[in-house]
Amino acid sequence: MEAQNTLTGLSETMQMYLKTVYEIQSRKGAARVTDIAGALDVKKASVTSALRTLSAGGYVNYAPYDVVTVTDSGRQIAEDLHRRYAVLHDFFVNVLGIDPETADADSCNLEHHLSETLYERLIGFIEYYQSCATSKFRWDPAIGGFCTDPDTEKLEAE
Amino acid sequence: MEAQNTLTGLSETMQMYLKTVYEIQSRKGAARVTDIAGALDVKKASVTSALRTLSAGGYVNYAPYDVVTVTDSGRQIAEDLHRRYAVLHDFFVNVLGIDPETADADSCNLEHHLSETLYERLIGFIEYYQSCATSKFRWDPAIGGFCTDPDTEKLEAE
DNA sequence: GGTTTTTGTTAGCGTCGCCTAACTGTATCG
DNA sequence: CGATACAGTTAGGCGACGCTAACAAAAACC
Repeated sequence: MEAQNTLTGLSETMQMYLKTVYEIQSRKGAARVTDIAGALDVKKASVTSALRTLSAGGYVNYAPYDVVTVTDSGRQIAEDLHRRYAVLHDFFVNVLGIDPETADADSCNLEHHLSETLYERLIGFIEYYQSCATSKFRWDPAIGGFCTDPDTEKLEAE
Repeated sequence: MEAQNTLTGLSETMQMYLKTVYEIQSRKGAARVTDIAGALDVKKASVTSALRTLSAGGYVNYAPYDVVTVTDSGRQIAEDLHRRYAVLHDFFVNVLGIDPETADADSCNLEHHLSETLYERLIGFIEYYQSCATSKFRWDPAIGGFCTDPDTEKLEAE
């Protein structure tokens, strides 16, 4: 019933498990069931069954009672998800001026649903935005609106 | 198991059903099971059960073998979804220059997952973008990148 | 090294949302 | 009005994911 994303036949749920394994592995070499359960706020039994699914698809290296790592193909997907996340987060924080926690939650929710086109276009937009000195405008919390060049704006605010 | 959105305890799936009823109703007064099934590309039996759920929650007026309309509370949610959709679509098409069909698909997928903050910030951004004559930059298909002021850009392109 | 604590698994169940197949209700048309 | 078509419902099944409870393995501690 779950819709699946561009690059993968993985459900959004499985994508989350995979990304979580990847992140924990990046931090500490390998993931344990308990870590994953904690990160995703699910019970350990749920993790076990998810790992079996991911393992069957060749996305993680998993054997009962052993630690978990991502396979090459799993890593590719996880990194792709991570890139999507990063692009969204970057956009939300640095262009829209959203606080990092909210941006994190939103990015996490949205990363699974971007078309290739939208993804690429967002990257282009951010690149342009960051390289373009003249038209920097961003959210100013003091004003509660967007304004051009927050630095000059601050001066005008006095 | 489905995550639910800000304003409603409705699953994403139920949100889609509700929005569909609303849209059909807007177009032709009321929705029939067949219309809804066609619009969402599901079987009629699935529609019946979804309608029972929505009806139980007080979101649609539904009686077996009769046409369907949204209730007041259903309308509020549907309109809210529609606004989110519209904001996203607007942004995708008019700022990012994405083609309307892709933008439609993306908006449809994303509309259920926006935080209040992100939603409002996007509105603010678009408003600013549209009211701000100086810093208009958008995707130019001819170039394959973003550029400032597409009209002057076109002249330079010759 | 045996006991206790922690970690992980299994089995079984509930919910959601989809499906098919078979049936009922409604409407249309001679 | 009866036959036929179409619309809608019911019943039952399935897959994905979550949970609890009970058990097994591993690790840690005296």
